[in-house]
Amino acid sequence: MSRRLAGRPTIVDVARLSGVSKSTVSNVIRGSATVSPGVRERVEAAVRELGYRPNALARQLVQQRTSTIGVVVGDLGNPFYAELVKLLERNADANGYTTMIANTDGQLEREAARVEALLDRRVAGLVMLQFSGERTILDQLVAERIPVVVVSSTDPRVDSVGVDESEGIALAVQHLVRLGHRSLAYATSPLVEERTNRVRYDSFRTLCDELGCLQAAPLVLAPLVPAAADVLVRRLVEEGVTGFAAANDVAALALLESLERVGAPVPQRASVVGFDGIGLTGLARIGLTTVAQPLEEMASVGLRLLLERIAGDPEAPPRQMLLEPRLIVRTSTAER
Amino acid sequence: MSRRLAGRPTIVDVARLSGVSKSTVSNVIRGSATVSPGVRERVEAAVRELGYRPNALARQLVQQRTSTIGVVVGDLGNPFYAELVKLLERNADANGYTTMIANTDGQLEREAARVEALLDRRVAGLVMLQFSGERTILDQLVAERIPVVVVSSTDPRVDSVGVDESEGIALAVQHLVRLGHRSLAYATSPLVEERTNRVRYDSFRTLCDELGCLQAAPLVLAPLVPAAADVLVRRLVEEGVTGFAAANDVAALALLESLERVGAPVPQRASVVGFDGIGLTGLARIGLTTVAQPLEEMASVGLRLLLERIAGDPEAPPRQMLLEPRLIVRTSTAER
DNA sequence: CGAGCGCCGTGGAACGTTCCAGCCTTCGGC
DNA sequence: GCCGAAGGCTGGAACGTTCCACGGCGCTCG
Repeated sequence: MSRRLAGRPTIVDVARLSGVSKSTVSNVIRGSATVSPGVRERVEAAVRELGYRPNALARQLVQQRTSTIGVVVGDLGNPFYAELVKLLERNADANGYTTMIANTDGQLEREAARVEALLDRRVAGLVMLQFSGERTILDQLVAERIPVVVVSSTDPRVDSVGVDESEGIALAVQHLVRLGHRSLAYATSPLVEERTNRVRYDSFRTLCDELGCLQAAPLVLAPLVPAAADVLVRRLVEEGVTGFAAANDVAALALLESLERVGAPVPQRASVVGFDGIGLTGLARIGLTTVAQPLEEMASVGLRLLLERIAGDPEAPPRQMLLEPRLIVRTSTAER
Repeated sequence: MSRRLAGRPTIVDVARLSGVSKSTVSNVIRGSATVSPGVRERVEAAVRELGYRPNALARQLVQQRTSTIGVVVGDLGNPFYAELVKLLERNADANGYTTMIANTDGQLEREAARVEALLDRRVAGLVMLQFSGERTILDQLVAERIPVVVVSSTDPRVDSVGVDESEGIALAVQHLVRLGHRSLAYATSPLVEERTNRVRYDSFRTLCDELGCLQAAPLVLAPLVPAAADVLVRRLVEEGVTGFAAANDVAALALLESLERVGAPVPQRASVVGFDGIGLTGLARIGLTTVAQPLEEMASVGLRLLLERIAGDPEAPPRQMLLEPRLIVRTSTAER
């Protein structure tokens, strides 16, 4: 009885063709157990002849585990995250895992829905790169005992690897102060993840107080609305602000543009420090001084944490890894 | 007999708790068939109580199809592709599909291995964004009847959507010629996909001949080796080349840097036109004149082609969609 | 020469769904 | 009052693997 509807060949077809049981074919394919050279050869020949390809779905179903890792990212359009995803994917691949990407555009509902889809597919674990709101989703994941690692940020509830935010902001602010800037402002954008933004802003404020700097109201740059930004930026410049610490490089770039439009060229009239260390900020024409995060290390440590969590005790206390940020001084900052 | 090893609850657990058969639970979950309101309610309550989550693996196994789309990309670090992936993911999600990303770093072996992994997982279809070598992999995919769409390039063997390359190069070259540049060079980098590069370069040559331009040897910019690039660039400048058409924006950016390092500021001494239309080339400090590809349209058309292929006749003749490129004139080009 | 042990290989249960065929009620129509 | 149909629900086969327990066979060693 041939019930095959011209679909792909299965392990049974291979078994039939090579005259062995499907168990033996399975053994050959997995390279495990003991199988005599002759049989192995016959099976492999049959595999080639039929163009057999193991069905990972069936395998994962019976094994009760998958080799898929979900990556949830807020904005793949941000080169920092794109690069991070790329590195994570490379690390995952090196460990036999495949990544599923979910881009959320920073929207809570999309995020929840995308995570659901990933969990339905029984991903072995989840990498959260940047997400929205109050992170309530993490509680749910922890409750469900899903291995999760937060990368490029930290969270006490789960394994995470990020940069020492206060230290990073300190590098930026101290650099500005040393250059003689006394009136500073913090610039961010709605695309910056909420918690990260809060931590960075808090550090900024504390530091300004400590160092006795004047501190302007925080600047929120709506992306794609340069005119609106210009109004705010102009006001700050008129108030005498000369040093800007941005929440991330993308915001810093927008700020740079705006400053020059309102007649405060960088670095002559204003200095700007970014955060993240996107590659292209190093272009001579941009020359953004920035606090760089160790991307490669973050990706490899993050994936390692996740894999260890997957293999190990789900109840083990979460680990937080703090890496050192590094200030890259370029031409967007100068003496006042 | 409770053989459950504290794993996730299954449809059987839900059935037991709500006192119906697993078939009924299945009906409730899929929202299909006729289920009385009372039973539906009971089942839904049980689902909530147990925290039941359908297993997509099992479903896909029995249904013989998945809702996963594989995306193969050469370099996620290139913002053009990152953006494209993001848009593709958004389109896929809107159609109930999840994307699996495979980044190949442009390496043939990695590409083959990653595609294998995707096929083992029985992806419903594949989006090829940028890939290496002679594309032999396409023949294999076609032979296996895997739905494939090539995006941002074209290939007669499969559905594809790209930009009219000759037209794009023509826009660039004509723009340069109109500005008075008569001695032109084509600049590329090893990261540019081979076929794309060849098509663009061929168009460039043909056009130069037609328009009677002097044409220098093609310039290949190794990334991360600025010194080596500078030598080549300096030579071209000394030969009198003033107009440069780049294979893509990333190469154009590298070229811009190099030109200024060797004392040929852009646009005073040299003009550069890019290709792709990466967002950040629009920064005032960069101001790269470039041939923009319609990203959004490419992503939506590409995904539509793929979904239609998945749903439709696998043997239907492949369709090629050619979109119109658009020249964005900025400040990297000027009269000679 | 026989017991026992590797070595190879096999059958079958299990993984968690979907979906088809069929069963029992109930109800309407004639 | 009976027949047929429709509605609501169920059992079981199937999807393509893995892996465990077991069986036969030949060899070694006492």
